[in-house]
Formats: sequence, structure tokens, C-alpha cells
Amino acid sequence: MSDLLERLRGRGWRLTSQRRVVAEVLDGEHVHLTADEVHARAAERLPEISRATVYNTLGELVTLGEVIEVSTDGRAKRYDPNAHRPHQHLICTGCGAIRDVHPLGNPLADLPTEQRFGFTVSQAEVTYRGLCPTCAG
Amino acid sequence: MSDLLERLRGRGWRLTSQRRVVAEVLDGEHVHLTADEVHARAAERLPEISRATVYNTLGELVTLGEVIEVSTDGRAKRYDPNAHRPHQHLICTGCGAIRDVHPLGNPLADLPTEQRFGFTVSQAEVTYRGLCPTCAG
DNA sequence: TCCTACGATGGACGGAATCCAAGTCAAGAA
DNA sequence: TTCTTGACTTGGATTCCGTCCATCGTAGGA
Repeated sequence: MSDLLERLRGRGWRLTSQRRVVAEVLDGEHVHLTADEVHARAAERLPEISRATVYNTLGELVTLGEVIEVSTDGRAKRYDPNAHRPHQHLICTGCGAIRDVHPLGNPLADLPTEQRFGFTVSQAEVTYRGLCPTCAG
Repeated sequence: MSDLLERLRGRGWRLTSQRRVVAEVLDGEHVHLTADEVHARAAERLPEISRATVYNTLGELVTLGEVIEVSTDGRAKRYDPNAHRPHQHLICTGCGAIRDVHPLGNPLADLPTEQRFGFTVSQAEVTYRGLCPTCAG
């Protein structure tokens, strides 16, 4: 994590206590938290941190490529701190839980030029869906 | 489209003018409309149709597998009438436009058992992102 | 034609995220 | 060290999507 703080400082970030706490929360648990969950955990350490700041900071981390935003249909977005290792997601359609997965193959290579319609395609994201053992019951 | 109406009637749907209009809108343009856009187009033909009805009908069509719901990060969901032909999506990160694409390969087969963590995986969805020719300038 | 259960209505409501104007403070300058 | 300033934070208002609910209307069978 100090790595992350170093990197951010190197990019000209002003290192505030709020940003430090948000970064620490993300680093601390390798799960996929919602913005509200990040806010709750951050508030344990820094009681008066505001929601807007959490949203701002998460957005900045996403822009910098330090964190990945995972949208799960209608529910709140979740934030994935594992941004530097390419991976895909497996989402439980029951409870919204997310696991990182590493499928074989290269989806970007699977899209032929004539299927790109002139787009500058920069990213391929694979989302697997199903029921987790608990929800499948 | 009369196909669709037939199918729905066969499933016990009560065929109201509202449902007919929504179905016609989806069939009429093979683009990916938001619920609001569907409502606007439906209202041209049936001025007093309510937003709640459009949402209800779209939800039913999705449940019946006649239409696919495409979530695009924070923006409004879009509805894809092309549900009977398997395909993936290419989304412009600039303007949100969506194109149907047909990549090679089979992403479901690319997820090894030991990567499934006990989930009952039922679906693999691939989303390509990039800039469309217009947004790329 | 009449009945009735299913569907439509629209305004209130809810969650998620963004906006904004005012206040605060990190960090470079002197 | 203190000063200065613009970047950052705050929290309440606001927007955007979508759902809920009590009431009214109507499709389609009897």
C-alpha cells in the first residue's frame, strides 16, 4: 500500500488524511466493496469523512488505473483494488457477490476487424454470472 | 413482430394496447433504446402510456427472454430486441452507443472448473469498449 | 352482455451518485 | 518557521433511474 501512496504522490496527488484512509481501506481487504462500504470502513478511522470525498477519491483511483469499477446491474458499483493483475469477474446473480477469475483465451483477439465497425477497441471485459454455493442452496 | 405478439399471447399474456405499442417500438428499430426512449416512442402512438407500464412491460419481456437488458455503467439500461441470436456488445465509452458483435470463441468454455468456486455458472457476457469513429474524431 | 382478475396509471418514494458554494488545509515559497 | 494559495473536503441539495402502491380501467372468458 505504501507503494500505492508513493505512486500517487509521484503523480502529484496532495496526500490528505481522507485519501490515505480510503486507499488503506481498499488495500486492507481484498474484497469488492461498494462506495458505501468503503465510506463506512473509512469512517471507522476518520469519523467525519464525507461521502462526496469517498466518491471523488474512488473516481480518481479509477481514472489513474489503480482500481477497477465493477457495475453489477442496478446495484451499487463495486471497487476492485486488484487492478494491476488482469482478470475477469464472476458475479452471483443471487446476492451480488463477486470473485476474480482468470479464464483462458484472449477475448480481444476474438473480435475480428470486420466486427469492430471502425471503433478503436481498447478493452474486453468478460462477466460470468451464476449462483454461488450459498445462493444455489 | 406479429410472431412476438403470437408468442406472448401463447404464454397467457393479456394483449393490451400498451403492451402492443411497446413491443412494436422494440421491433421497429433495431437499436438499443433506454427505457425512457422506449417510453417516448411509445407515447407518440399512445400519448398517455405511463412510464411505469413501460418499465413493467420491458421487465416482463426480459423475463420471458424476448429482450436482453444491457447495463452500461451508471447510465440508464438499454434494451436489446435481438434476444434470439446470441451475440455480445461493443460500447462506445464516449457516447454510450452500442453495437451487436459476434466474436469467435466460447467464453463459457474458457472458464476452467477450478476457477468456478462452486458457482453454477450459467452465462458469460463479453463487453468490448472503445471509441466509435465519431467520438474518436 | 356482464364480471373479474389482470393490467395501467401517475405520483410518491428510494437508492446511488453528482453537484455546488463555502470552508479547510497540504505543501511549496520565502 | 510562517505564509500563501489553490487543491481538497464538506454536507446538503439535486439529479437520474427505477420501483412501489392504491386506485382505476379493461381484455377476454362465462
